[in-house]
Amino acid sequence: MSEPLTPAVFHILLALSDQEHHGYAIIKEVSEQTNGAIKLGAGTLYGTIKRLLESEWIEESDTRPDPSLDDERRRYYRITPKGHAAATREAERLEQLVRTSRAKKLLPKLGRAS
Amino acid sequence: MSEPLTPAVFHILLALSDQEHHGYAIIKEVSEQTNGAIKLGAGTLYGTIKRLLESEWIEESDTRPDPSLDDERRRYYRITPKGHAAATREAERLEQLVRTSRAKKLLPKLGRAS
DNA sequence: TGTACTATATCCGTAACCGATATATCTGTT
DNA sequence: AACAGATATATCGGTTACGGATATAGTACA
Repeated sequence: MSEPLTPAVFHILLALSDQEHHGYAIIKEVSEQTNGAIKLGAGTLYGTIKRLLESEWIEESDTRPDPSLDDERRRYYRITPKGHAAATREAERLEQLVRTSRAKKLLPKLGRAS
Repeated sequence: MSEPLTPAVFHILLALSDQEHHGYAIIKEVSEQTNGAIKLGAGTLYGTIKRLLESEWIEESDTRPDPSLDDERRRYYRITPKGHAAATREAERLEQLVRTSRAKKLLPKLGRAS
C-alpha cells in the first residue's frame, strides 16, 4: 500500500472514516458521495479490502447493528489509526493539488468558505 | 483516456496548463510542485505523453525558446482546449473530495482563503 | 577528454482496475 | 410456499497504468 493512494483506496477509507460499513454499503456510499460518478466494481472493492486488511489500515469489526436490521452475510469494517493517518495524508495531498489548480486558474478563486 | 484521471495524467496536464514544457521539465516541475512527493518515472511520463497525444489532450509545439537556451533533443508540448477541459473537470472532482474530507473531519475547517 | 547531467524512448514485471461470473441469503409479493 | 429481485461476498481474467531498468545520445563544464 503505497502513496499516493489509488482512488479506490481513498474512497473506501473516506467512507469508513466516520462510521463502520460492510462492503456492499461502501459501494453505495461512494456512488452517492460522488453523485454516481464513481462506481466501484465488486472486484475492485473486495480486492482492495483484502489489501487494506493486510496492511492493517482497516480491520473487521465484531459489533453488529440492531439484529432486526442485520444480515448475517455482511462483514463490517472499521478504519484503524494507521488507515486514518494515511487518509489524512492523502486528503492533504489533494488539498495541495486543489490549491495548485487555483493558482493555475483551473479553478476559480474561492469566495466565502466552500 | 477515461475519468477520473490517473495522478500521472493530471500532474502532466497541470504542469502544462499555464505554460509549454518539454518532457524532462515536466518531471522536475511535478517533483517541485509536490515537494518531491511525486516522482514521475520515465516510463510513466513518456507512455502517458503518448496516450495524451493520441486523445488530443496535448499537442506538440513547434515554437522553440531562445536558441541560446535551447537543447535540440527537447520536444515541447502544449495543452489543448480538450485537455484543459478534462483537467478542469478533474480539479473540480478533487475539490469535491476535499470538501467531503472536511465534512468527515479528515481535514480541519478552512479559515480565511487557503 | 572525461564525466555528470539532461533528454527521449522502450521494455517488462508488478499492481490495480473492473466487468463477468458464481454462490448464497434476504425481502417483499402473490 | 414459491418466486423474483435485490443484497452480499468472493474470485477470475483481460486490460491498463505504473515505474525501475536499460539504451542511446546530446549538453555543460572543468
